[in-house]
Amino acid sequence: MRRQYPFHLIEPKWQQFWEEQQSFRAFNPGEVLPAEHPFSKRHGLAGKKVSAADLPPKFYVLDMFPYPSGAGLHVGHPEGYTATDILARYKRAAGLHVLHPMGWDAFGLPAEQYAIKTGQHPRQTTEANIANFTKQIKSLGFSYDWSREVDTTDPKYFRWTQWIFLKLYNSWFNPETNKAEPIETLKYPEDLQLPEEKVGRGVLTAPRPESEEHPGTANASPRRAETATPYQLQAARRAYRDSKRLAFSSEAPVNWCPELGTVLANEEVIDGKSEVGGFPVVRRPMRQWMLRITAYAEKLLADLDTIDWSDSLKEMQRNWIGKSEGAVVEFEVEHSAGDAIIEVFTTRPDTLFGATYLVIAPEHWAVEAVTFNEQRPAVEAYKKFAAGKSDLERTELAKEKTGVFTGAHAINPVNGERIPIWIADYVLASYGTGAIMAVPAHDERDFEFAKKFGLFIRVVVWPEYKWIVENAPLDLKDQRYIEHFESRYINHPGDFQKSFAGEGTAFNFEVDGVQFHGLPTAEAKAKITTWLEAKGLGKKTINYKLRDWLFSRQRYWGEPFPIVWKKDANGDAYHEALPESALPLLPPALDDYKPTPDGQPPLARAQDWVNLPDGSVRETNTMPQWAGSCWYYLRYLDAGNDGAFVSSEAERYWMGKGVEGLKSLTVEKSASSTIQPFNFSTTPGVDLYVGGTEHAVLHLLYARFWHKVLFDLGHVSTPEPFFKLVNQGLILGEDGQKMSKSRGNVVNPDDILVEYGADAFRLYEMFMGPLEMVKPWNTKGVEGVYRFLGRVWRLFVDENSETEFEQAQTATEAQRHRELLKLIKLGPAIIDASPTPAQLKTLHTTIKKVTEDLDHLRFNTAISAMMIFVNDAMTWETKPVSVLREFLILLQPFAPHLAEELWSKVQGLKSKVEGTDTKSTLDLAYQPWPKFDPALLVEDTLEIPVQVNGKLRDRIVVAATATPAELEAAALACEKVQPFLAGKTIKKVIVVPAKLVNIVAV
RNA sequence: GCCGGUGUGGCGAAAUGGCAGACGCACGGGACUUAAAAUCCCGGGACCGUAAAAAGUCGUGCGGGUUCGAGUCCCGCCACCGGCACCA
Repeated sequence: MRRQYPFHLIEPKWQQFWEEQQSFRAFNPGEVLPAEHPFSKRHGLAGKKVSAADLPPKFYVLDMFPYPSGAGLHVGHPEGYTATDILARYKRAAGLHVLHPMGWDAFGLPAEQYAIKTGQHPRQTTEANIANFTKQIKSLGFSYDWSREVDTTDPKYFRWTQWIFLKLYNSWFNPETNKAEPIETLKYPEDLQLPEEKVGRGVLTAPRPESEEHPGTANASPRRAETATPYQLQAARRAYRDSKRLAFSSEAPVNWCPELGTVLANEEVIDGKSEVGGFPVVRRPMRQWMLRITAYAEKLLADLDTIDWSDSLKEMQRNWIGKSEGAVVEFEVEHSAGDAIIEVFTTRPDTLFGATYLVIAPEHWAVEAVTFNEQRPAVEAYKKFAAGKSDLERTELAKEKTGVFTGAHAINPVNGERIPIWIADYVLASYGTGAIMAVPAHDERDFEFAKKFGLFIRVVVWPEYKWIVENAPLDLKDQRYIEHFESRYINHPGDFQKSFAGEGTAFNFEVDGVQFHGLPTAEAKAKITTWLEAKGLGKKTINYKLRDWLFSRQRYWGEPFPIVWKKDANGDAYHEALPESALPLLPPALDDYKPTPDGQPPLARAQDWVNLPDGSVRETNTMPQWAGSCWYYLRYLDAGNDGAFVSSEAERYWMGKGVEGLKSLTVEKSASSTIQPFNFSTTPGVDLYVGGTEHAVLHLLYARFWHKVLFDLGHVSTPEPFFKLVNQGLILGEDGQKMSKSRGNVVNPDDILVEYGADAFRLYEMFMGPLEMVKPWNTKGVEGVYRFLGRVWRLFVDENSETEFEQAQTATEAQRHRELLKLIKLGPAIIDASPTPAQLKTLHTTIKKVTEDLDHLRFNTAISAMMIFVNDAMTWETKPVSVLREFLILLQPFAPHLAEELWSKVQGLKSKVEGTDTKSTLDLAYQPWPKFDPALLVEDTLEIPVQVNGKLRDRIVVAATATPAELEAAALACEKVQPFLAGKTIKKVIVVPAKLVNIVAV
């Protein structure tokens, strides 16, 4: 396609200008504002040392920073970046103080794998990739404040990542205050107290042992120390503390991916395979660092209600956290004389009467104890069978239930019934108590299992008749009497097609003489729970699916843990944190980045580094990639600070008003899924965060968790990091398929830039459709917006001068072409004249539409509004410069280079109409956003549709001031309407003023 | 299976319960040109009509409903996309 306008000269010119002027620098409280900076001029702060109160309201608009891969930028990246940039430029023009930063999430696997292959240090690869990404991103003209650039692999950055880890390590979650506190505030249980601690204290509420609080994840239950020597007491005290830290070491089974040579977090395992690469993952016990995110499960869940994220995203987080309310119930093992109690978790305590067997996970602690000798071989074999299954086999492939009887029985506490105890791998050791009461009549899994193994099924919840009839066995289908269905259901529920797992009414049971029959499920639940609690047989309990976060990786290219291991006098290993003064802890130089032959992490190769003079050894695991991205948005606020991860002054200014501000906000709810407008001046935290859905439960959950810990410890002032979050939709290839190298449908932004320029690229990315929708790429569509930009160009420039410019280029060497842009003159129709009412109407319609659309992130319709403006303005015989100037301000966020170039041309034509104002000397980026005048939009006459019985029959042209009566009269007088009224009586006439008339005739 | 989202021309899409298809792409016709490209102008949901029009009928995944009026609200389905999934 022929070049529409010299974007190849214009775009580098203005990118250079912005960089040299530092046009998009944001300023922190305490800074002296440069006198010449357009921000200072716009807000009258030139040369002033500003406090937070002097500065205009902030607007923090954030992109999810990229991993700088070797493949370079993808068309998906700039979609979100363009949206945020348009917002940033719009809000800047609107007078806000915009923070719009960019950085690099640069630790990661590809650079490490390249290092393993070639021996090249990952830093080198990373730096080269960052350089490439920087160049690509800068070529798109985004208004980032590059002075705040962060790189997670920079020691100046990861020093603070390690620092935050130390905060986690040195804190515990106090259930009484419901927040994280320094570990020093943790009180020891009485039997671990030193004599001086006991003095003058009443009874302490000892925190519950780990195994109850976080079943399945804990391993370090403190030892009792009744007979402890001082030395043993000290060790026990240390173990107790360590078991409470937010960062703790654990020996639990983890997701080991042999192919990647590392462990993975639960969130990184999809269908039993690694999220990266799709390699098999197996469960394997290993010592690992964990972060106690489970302590924050309730806060992470509850605070979702205070932030403005899409419903689907919130739902994903809710599902991941997986709260369920129910009860823990104790079942005594028969003949154990109360010594062996198996606790089960159930969300349906009302079905306790229907519990006809117990199932415990193969890994459950009680398996050993309860198994009868004659069953032992079978049980051992089954345990082996279950342990040998990979996660994939245990979930996807396991359609058939499997399990083995232990030989033991338990006593159902509500009715004293003897019920068999089975082990089966459909019960997960890691959830609840690792054991369930099976209620086959009212749980689909238990139903399948009971049918397979011939276990008893008893109905205790009565469904609606409809359910009974629909799910009845086929041999009943010709029965006419409901009694047949009922009696069959009562006597042989196993014949039915499935179990009834819904809510109904309690059926045919009583407990301790208390009748339950007929109670709705909710009431039955509450009543039985109260009874259990009174009897000491169980209690109300809340469970979460969320597991603690496995935080270590066996990698080189990650943050080393600031941890050393020591041995006590007994030879037992324990860990200690390095002091803050030891940070940053740099990884050692290696010449081989592979794990050691005996399977230790790569860092173990650097024995000089690992072994310290005092005999202690360094931790050789490193942190996962998520660590750096958990807090980067905070580092941007004060990126150069060497004394703190962020100064509290900068944090308070940029992150907003804190808890009070948050409480006073009501998140707008609406029936539709469209993005809501937001109140930008008071939102706490990041005002707008845009990124892909792939981070819905990983990055976004982890970052919220860290932020809440930092909040509890007083390091940040808001409980949530990201107030408003929008997911941009995926961009598909031209074939409507996901872009991938193997499909060969990947679009490279660089190619588009060469052909059409950055402005067209930006515009097309936004014109494709709503930001959050999935949409296919279409290069032809780029041509459409490119033509639009060409029309904007021709709206302004003089044709003859352009010809002169083009001829001059052929006679000049390429490097000097940019200078020739000055040959381009404004068209003769552009004059300093008063606009006509029609012109003003066109302009103000556009201002209104663009402004409102930007407030709702509707970029596509804003662009179409500007297209309509240009299509109209092209027909004007005279083009008042005041109108065109305002249009350029509207265009600037979308196509900043072209707008700047044309702005520089219209500057030569000072507008008398506007008067000589200082504003016109400001850079385009800081020109005040135009306001529309509703008075200019008023129409004199309106064309009103006339309907008969809801069908359009004619249109009438009436004065805008026409009264309803006049409208009705005019409508009834329509000729075209008459045939449809013939032979009918007019029942009524609906008149919607200025909208339509509908004649109802029968 | 559960949760969330989306279904509108040949395509991307637009429409506070009030004229369905704005804007753009592709396409067709015309102007300019020696010609092509670019540009400018015009056309366009389907059907039925007609020399061409006009008029008319149908039309927003499917089936119902509410309403003077439904792409939009309610009920019941279907399809596709995304997430979760032996979580008791």
